[in-house]
Amino acid sequence: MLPAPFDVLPETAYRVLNLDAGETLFRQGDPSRGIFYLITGSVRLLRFARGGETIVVHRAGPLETFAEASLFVDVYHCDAILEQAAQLVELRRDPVLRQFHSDPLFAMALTSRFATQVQTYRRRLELLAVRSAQERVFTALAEGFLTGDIKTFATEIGLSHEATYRALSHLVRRGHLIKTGRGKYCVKTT
Amino acid sequence: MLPAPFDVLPETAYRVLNLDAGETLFRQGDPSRGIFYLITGSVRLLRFARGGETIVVHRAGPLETFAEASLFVDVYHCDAILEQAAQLVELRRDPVLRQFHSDPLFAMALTSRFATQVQTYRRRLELLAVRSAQERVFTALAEGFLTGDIKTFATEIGLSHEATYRALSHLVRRGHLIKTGRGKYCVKTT
DNA sequence: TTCACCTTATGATTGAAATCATATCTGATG
DNA sequence: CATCAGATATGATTTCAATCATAAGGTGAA
Repeated sequence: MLPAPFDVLPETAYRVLNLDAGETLFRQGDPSRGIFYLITGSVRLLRFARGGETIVVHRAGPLETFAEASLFVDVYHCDAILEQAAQLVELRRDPVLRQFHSDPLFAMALTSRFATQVQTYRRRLELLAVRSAQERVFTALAEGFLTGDIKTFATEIGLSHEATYRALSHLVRRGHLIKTGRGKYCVKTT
Repeated sequence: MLPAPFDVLPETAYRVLNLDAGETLFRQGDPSRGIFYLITGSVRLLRFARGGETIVVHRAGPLETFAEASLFVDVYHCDAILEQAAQLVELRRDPVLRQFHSDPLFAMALTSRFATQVQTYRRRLELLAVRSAQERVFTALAEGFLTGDIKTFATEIGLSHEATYRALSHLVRRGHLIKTGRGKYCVKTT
């Protein structure tokens, strides 16, 4: 049920929660209980500007973890509000830290997970820095971002789906991409 | 000289390198030697699309680390080319891993560093999803992204510096921000 | 089969940010 | 002090992606 490396944790280290849309998982300043893993649904992490405006710090979706840093700090630094009803796993802080200290493989795997995420996010940031839609779509494709459907792909790379379709057409017409099927494209091999 | 948590590493764990612009630090497929920390200068991490096009996976600047994931994988997955001449520290893989296993505090600190980075990158990605320049600038300010000068700030939040200056002016005129000095702004308290 | 719905796809219009241009202010340096 | 480089700042123009509109192709359910 849990993704690696959390699958080695004993049953006492986590519990499954079912929450409705709009419910609060934790609030800024609450003592940190642990990391969370979303099975289904979505959660918004919110902070509040001094003027009172709400700032969405992050939006977590299915199969994602969030609040990882809470392992190493004492309190949550933002609010977590359920966007959609969700089933999620609370990975309790103390048992996870205990595992971290007693099990070097777990420690390594956890660190490796974070390091890989850092890498992935950097790639996405670099991608979003590309101004031209065509170049961005091409790069994203070459980097393997197109896994599901085009609309999801478009959202991930920060373009409207129309702009994405257009860029794809242009790239095919200009010979940089090959269309291998409905909604399927691949980078042309030299 | 080294930032936490690497400052606890023994001298044998690292060495300082001086490289010129254009030099290659490592190539895709090279056995991974370790993490790098840039003192000055900049490095581009590049991958190559099948069509032969160069893709910038990441650009690292002064005081940044890169190739963190190399600790946990055997080979580099991209090229590292010096953009500007740089002084950098090579944190050798084996000694770092040894420290990781023998020193739980180091392990924790390293993991915490990565977790915090993940958090920061997620915030930046969320920020880049904000379409309006004014809203983006406001959010970025409220989130504390303005640390150095405005041009750096502008780059970080994916706007031209002109658009950023304009957005700042508008926000001040509309009463959302207070200008506290040349290039200094703060969010208005309710 | 028919209907509804979603994805894919493309055309037309618009708006907002990039770009180009210019000027002032500040700090560093000789 | 004079000069120069860079940051700050704003105006004018252009560009390009968002948006709005529309339609064909596919899929699943009644």
